[in-house]
Order: sequence, then C-alpha cells, then structure tokens
Amino acid sequence: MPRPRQLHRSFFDRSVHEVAPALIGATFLVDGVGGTVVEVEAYDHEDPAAHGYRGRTPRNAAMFGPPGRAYVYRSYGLHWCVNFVCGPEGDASAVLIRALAPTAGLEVMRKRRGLEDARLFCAGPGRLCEALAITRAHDGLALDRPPFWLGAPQTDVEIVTGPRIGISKAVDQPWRYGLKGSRFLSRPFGRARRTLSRTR
DNA sequence: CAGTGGATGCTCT
DNA sequence: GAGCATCCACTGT
Repeated sequence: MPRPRQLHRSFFDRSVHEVAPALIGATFLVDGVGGTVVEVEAYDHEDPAAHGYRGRTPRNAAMFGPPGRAYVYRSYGLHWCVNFVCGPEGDASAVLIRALAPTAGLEVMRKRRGLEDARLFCAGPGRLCEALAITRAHDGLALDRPPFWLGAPQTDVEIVTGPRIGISKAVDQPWRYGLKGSRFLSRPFGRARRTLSRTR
C-alpha cells in the first residue's frame, strides 16, 4: 500500500462543511499510531451546538486561532476529543474526529485501550484519543508537524451522512459524515442517511 | 439487541 | 448548580 502524500495546511483554509466530508479516507497518525478517518462531524460558528458559538473562552481558544491546528477538549470530565480547526482564522469552526479504522501501531493501541477487539480501538472520539494518546498537551498544535501526520484522502469513496451524535441543540443538521460500510464507526448511520460520492 | 446510571472535570449561569 | 460534541458496566428482553 503506497504511503499517501501529506496534506498541506491550506487544506483547512475553507468552509468546515467542505473539509469535513473531504477528510473521510484521510490518514491520521500521532507519533506513527493511528489509521484511516472513517467518521467526523462539522461544527460551524453559527451553530448553537458548537463550542465556539458563544465566543472565545480559555477552553476553546484554539478554535479561534489559525486553521490546520488541533483543538482538544475534555469531554464529560473523563475523555479527550480532538478537532481539526477550519476556515479563515477566527472562524471558530472545526471538524470533530469521531472514528478511525486502525492501520498503524495496532499493538500500542491494544495496550492503551486494554482491549483485544480492534473494532473498538478508535470507534468514538474519546476512544480514539485514548488509542492515540491525545491530551490537552496537543491542543493548538499544527497538524502538519510532528507528532501529527495527516495523509491525503483516498479517492473514490462513498460517504454517508446523518445527524450528529450526543448533542441537544441543532439536532437535525445532517453534519455527521462516515465512510460507507465501515466496520469501525462509533455507531451505525440510521435510516435518514444520504449517500455522497467523491471521485476524481 | 435496548435502556439506565455512574464516573468525573470543567465552563458557564 | 446545571449541563455537557463520552464510555463502560450492568440490567432486561
């Protein structure tokens, strides 16, 4: 399998609603451990469900910074979640990375997660941060420099969409994107899904 | 399979 | 004091 070219940081310099589906099939590694992005969600600056909606705070400061960087926050007091910041600087939009198909560093992930089943290594935003050892220390770091490595998405992928998970506002926006047929999703896509195709 | 509740830290009201 | 962009263990079909 050929190693994909590395994504340029200008990849993130556009609307989060373009970037989110474009990330499906990309390769995401932290210190060489990770896999293929199979599930994401988009959060934009006019979105009541987004952390940046009510303005800048110490927690969400990375969302208001340059695109192409990580925004990492603690979820429910226990887990970490990682986003990729998008749009023009100050746009406060970001893509939540929700699931990976593990491809690199499987033994490391197995140990960190304390599980044997590879399907559960990265099937959820908290799980994938545990598997890749992402913490607050990564908040605000550029995605095109170590310890991160981002590879260009595969072409010819089929993408399913649906409502986002675990939110109580703007619940009807279909801004969750998944790789069709993947066994590594955090949850299946429901009946209301739509299918997009990306070819080149 | 579905549903429930606990763990836990931080932000904002 | 409420409310989380979650996960896991447990219960009952």
